[in-house]
Amino acid sequence: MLQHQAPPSLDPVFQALADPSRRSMLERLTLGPASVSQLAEPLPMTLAAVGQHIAVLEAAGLVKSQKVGRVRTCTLDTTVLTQAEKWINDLRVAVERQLDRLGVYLAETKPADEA
Amino acid sequence: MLQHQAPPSLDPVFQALADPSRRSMLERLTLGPASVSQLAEPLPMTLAAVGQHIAVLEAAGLVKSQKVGRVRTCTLDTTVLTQAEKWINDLRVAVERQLDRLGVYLAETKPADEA
DNA sequence: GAGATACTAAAGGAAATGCTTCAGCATCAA
DNA sequence: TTGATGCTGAAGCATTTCCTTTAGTATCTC
Repeated sequence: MLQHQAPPSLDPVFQALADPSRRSMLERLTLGPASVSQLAEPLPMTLAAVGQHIAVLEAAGLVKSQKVGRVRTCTLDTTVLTQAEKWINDLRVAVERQLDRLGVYLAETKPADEA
Repeated sequence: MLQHQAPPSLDPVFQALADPSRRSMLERLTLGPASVSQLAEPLPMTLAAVGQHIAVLEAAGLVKSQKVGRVRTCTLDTTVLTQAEKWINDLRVAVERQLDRLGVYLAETKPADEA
């Protein structure tokens, strides 16, 4: 059966992005794939905690990983990242349109007013 | 790159965006300013709960509000929204650059289609 | 095989989150 | 003034989050 994607929730994505440790892990992954230990190295917490953060990131769809031997290698997946970006962008654009309409309305209602 | 201002944390912004009720409130606010009651109207929760959500949105800087008489009117503020969007975009662009470099590396290392 | 390495699972605890109810306080309308 | 409206503060409660420690398992190195 074809895997048809149901619209993935933005909840776990924004939730995952809300943590500074997880964001720094994502930033690290922009340099290239990394193991759990490598992701843990700069962080002031145990390896177990980092493993749990990775689970959160994977559940959100932000990170993929595969284990080869005893090393789990993580990579970024930008799919849901793009969806989150689009949600924010849509919202921002909608606000700006609303403000434009307000501006037009004010200009038409109260024309040629000197400040 | 100028950094004209103390960096406001993205933590509370993404945290605020992680809740579907709060995201729906933000979407409502793209239509124009709204009172607490108006924001609460479509939501299956008490007015008090909505008030708490608004406090979260305001603490994150996503919403501004002012009280006139007994009515608090909320509006969207896109400043931090833009910053969150930029963080995501920067990350995504960095990943794509990384993947490009990887592609170049593979092309140079293992030239073309011969084994 | 012995020991080091790289995780991973489980349990637990402090704090945060997302609600509720109840009570109260201004404000507006009649 | 009486009463309805719009919100707000406080307390409480169930759940989730973020971390710890402990105790593993699987893998690599020697």
